[in-house]
Amino acid sequence: MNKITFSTFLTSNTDLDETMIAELMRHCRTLFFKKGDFLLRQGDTCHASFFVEKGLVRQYGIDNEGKEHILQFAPEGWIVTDRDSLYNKTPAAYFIQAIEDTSIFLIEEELVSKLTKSHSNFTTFNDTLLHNHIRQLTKRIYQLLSASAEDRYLSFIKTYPDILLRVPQTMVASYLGITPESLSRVRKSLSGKNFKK
Amino acid sequence: MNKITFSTFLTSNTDLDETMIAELMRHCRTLFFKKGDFLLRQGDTCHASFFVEKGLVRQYGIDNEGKEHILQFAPEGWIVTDRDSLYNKTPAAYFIQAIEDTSIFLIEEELVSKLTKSHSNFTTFNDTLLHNHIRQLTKRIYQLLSASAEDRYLSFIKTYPDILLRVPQTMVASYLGITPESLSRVRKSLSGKNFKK
DNA sequence: CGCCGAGTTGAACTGAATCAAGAAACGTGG
DNA sequence: CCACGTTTCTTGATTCAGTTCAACTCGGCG
Repeated sequence: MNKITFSTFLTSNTDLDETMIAELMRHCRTLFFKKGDFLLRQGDTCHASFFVEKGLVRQYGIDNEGKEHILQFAPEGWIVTDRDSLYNKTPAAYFIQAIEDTSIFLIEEELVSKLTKSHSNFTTFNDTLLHNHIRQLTKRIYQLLSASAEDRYLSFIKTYPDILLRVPQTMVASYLGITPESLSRVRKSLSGKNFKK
Repeated sequence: MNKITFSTFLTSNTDLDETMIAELMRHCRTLFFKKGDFLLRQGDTCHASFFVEKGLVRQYGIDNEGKEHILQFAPEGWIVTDRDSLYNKTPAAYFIQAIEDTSIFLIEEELVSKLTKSHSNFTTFNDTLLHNHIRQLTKRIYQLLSASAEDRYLSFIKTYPDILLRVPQTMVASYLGITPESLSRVRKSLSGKNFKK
């Protein structure tokens, strides 16, 4: 997967002007994380948003039996952060971790709130991010309520075909809310169905 | 449950000033819905946010087997809307319905976007709403991924003790993602456990 | 080569769904 | 205020999707 710079992303996905984008660039920096490194740990307070330029990141929690549950994946061109921790300055409930070598464009929250106050364009941009996030979360809840493991897997393939190929099946299972064994069986059963056609 | 006016709500939960609040009041109106009435139907485009002054409302979808799945309840003092439909002016994917006789303070989106442009206080207020929503949705996803039906029910009781007493168990079950029969059994099993203590 | 983690497969088990029937609660009209 | 039908809740018997635990396979990598 190719690198996507934040400035390219902004140019093609928002109507922020050149000056605004240049201003942003000037105050931010790119960080590199090795596979397995943490961008944010549970308990830490989150101070920034993470734009994934290259690589792949996941947000997940660990329950009291030690099991991991993945809330979301963020590949190139996605922004990931702990909104609750960021906005309310509370300790994060979840981890954010690189699952490939990853380059992150770091957007400090302090900068965001400054720009939000002075530039209405930027406010709109931020608003859009929040709304997209809400749409995505709502859809996911609806799926968890209404669809079987197989349906959720099919929907995952369709929505994130690239991610499927880049992460171990264990993680896909964790995202879907099933065990790795179950996912393996779902896949087997589906491959059978395809042959019959 | 007592009536909560939007202006009281704003006074005690935001730092919007009197003038701002009065301005808002002047451009909005209160609507009354009978139990069973729809505030928004699937397929309609949503143009407003609904502040519940009195009564109780639910947002839900119907799957292709005709089953209902409740995304959220909104009792007095809550705001409910279809953010996706509202923001992107697309047809709503879910219904919003009164499940008690309900009085709704209607906040047109047109007004919100006007105020957002002119008053930074109001922008902040709106931003807070979005962040609260995201926090709530994220927590729900994590629970659906990690907790058993019993745990989810216990958490529901704790978080929404009032709602539990106001809606039929069928709807609680639908919110939790289980059947009414299962919920009945969970409750029975829990009452057994309490006696043993 | 040999190890090691990821994926697969099998067998037994379990939480929850389904189907069906009965009991309780509820509201509406007479 | 009672009688009725309707909805809600409970209970039982059965089925099923998904879990658990354990053993085995496979492909990559030191």
